[in-house]
Amino acid sequence: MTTGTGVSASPSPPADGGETPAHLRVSATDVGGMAAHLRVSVTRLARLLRRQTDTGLSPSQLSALTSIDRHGPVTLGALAEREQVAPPSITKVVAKLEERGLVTRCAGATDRRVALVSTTSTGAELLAEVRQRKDMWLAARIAGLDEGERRRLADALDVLDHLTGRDPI
Amino acid sequence: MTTGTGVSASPSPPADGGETPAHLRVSATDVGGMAAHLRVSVTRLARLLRRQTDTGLSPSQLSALTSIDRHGPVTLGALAEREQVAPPSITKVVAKLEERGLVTRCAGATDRRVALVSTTSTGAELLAEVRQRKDMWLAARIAGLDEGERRRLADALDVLDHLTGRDPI
DNA sequence: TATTGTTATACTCTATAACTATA
DNA sequence: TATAGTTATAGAGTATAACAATA
Repeated sequence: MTTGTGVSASPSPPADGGETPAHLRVSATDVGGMAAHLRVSVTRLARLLRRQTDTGLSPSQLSALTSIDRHGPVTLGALAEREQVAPPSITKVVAKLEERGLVTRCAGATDRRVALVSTTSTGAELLAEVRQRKDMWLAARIAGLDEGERRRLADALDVLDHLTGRDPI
Repeated sequence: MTTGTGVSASPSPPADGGETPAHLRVSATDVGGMAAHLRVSVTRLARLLRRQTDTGLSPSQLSALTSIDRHGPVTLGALAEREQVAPPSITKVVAKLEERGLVTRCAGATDRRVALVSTTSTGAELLAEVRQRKDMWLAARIAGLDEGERRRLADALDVLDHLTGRDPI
């Protein structure tokens, strides 16, 4: 399943706008090499980003809070499934978040067995602050790039989206 | 190493090799926007990469094993510091790794208080397999990109390195 | 006496199993 | 009877404090 792109992309360098220093120009046909390179860079960058914030929440709690914020009022069962965690675990996680005033619960209107969870404004603000802190850290580093590098990064952002969104298999 | 281009690149789109579709060309001067975009992409990609492997090791164990493999024979104290973990924790983590035959310990030659830990060939092979599995997953996705996208990704790889290695502050 | 690592103990997180309440 | 969630209990993982061995 590795294979082949099938593309025998012409390795000859296309005339570009002079943006990419020739000595840094890596082959775009060496898919394996690109994968290894990208893996290292992405893993390191993600780890550095995680270290920029200390919310006082456990990873599970932060992940659940993010999920609750993104997917609106959600039942505990749906949340457990989305977070890939057992029902009793999600009960405790939500209880912790509720204690800290980050989420609220209310009984379902039609089915009173279910509990619907939503973020409070406090919870949403906490998430916004976490994102902002990471963005500021990242922005400072992007600002430290030279213009050519920044241009190349900007041109690759949508590619990273395709990489995660598309399923080529 | 930075080579500053010094180019006060006009924000007007330079004539490129036709690589970047104009409608996707984001401004390279919107550093904040780029930061937010990159944060989301990198976080998602790192999570997907993590999911490609199930080693049977806890995150701490896998991290310690990687560290031991990379930094050669290392003392428990140095390892604890590098992993940002308390001494008793590293004792247990290493004990687990040793049980599974992934690392070995030997007393220090000159100072017999210290315990030097190294990976076994089994441990090194496990790490290689983990990396390979991630690389194959990633390579399949890169192969699914079109040529322009792959070119832009290749041109951005060294930029990601600069982003993590350089400290602009 | 100082340092390296281990053992004793406690707390958090998460899982499975048994239970309660609603449908 | 079936479903949504909770409580009971157990097993990792990691921390601080007290200890053993070596320098």
